[in-house]
Amino acid sequence: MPELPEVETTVRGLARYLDGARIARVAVNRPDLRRPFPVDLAQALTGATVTGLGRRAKYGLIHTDRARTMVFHLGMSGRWRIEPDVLEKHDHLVLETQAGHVLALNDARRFGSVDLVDTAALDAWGPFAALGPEPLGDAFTPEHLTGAFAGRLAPVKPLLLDQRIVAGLGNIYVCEALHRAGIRPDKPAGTIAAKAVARLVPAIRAVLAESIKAGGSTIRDYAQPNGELGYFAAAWRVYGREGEACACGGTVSRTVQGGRSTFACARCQK
DNA sequence: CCCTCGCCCTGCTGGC
DNA sequence: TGCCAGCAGGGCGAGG
Repeated sequence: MPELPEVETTVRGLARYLDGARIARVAVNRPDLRRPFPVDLAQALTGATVTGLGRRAKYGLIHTDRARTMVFHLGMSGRWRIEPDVLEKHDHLVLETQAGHVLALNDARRFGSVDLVDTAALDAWGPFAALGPEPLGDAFTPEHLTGAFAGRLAPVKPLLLDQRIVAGLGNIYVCEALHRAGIRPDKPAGTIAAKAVARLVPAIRAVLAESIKAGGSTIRDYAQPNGELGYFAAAWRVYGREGEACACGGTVSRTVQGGRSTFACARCQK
């Protein structure tokens, strides 16, 4: 399930094949994912030159010399397959560069999306307009989080999944960051002490940075573009470890918040 | 505005 | 071996 580190890893992998490349051929193998593909997707990309790649929250950005950016979201099962030997089921969009590299966007569960957005107006694009700060950027500070939490009675964990508060966190890294910061996931956000919020910000940054360095996490159907598996999953301290021992001597528990699994240790998260 | 809940979709896993 | 329930979960809309 691609969260920020997996998207970052994907974008970096794609850049090796796409940055500066001319897109020679485009195959659109179905009309939609979560929402319809742009009707002119193939036409807009064919013959275009990629001027750069980037990421915003969990979205990947492929900028072109036609003042438009292809914005993709990997949803839960999306991945780019690089130089596939054969095309597979769910290779919904296939790009071929003039140099002959083939890149296929594969998404079995189809929770992902592909859009074309005017590059100059990216920040105002609907899904981007209300996004909170990048967790690895300068605007993500304890003061920002304290302001976002003020007066909120909702548990902190679902608030950290709210992309308007901070953009790019998903279930895995929220669980891991709260554990590192020693904060229980069901703590009402507005009641968290300033000192704990001050621990949470660097905890979020650290867990993301470490995962990016490791090439992302891997669960089931996620793989890096080059086909290798990210190995950050081995570094999870609570996620997916229900019943296992926490480093503090406690036991990792699994609960459900907002319909999603939460992993935590009641002994060291207060 | 705040908060919770359910839906979208497919494939894998575990229980019987 | 087959069948089926449960689970994974980001984003978004509905409803209280």
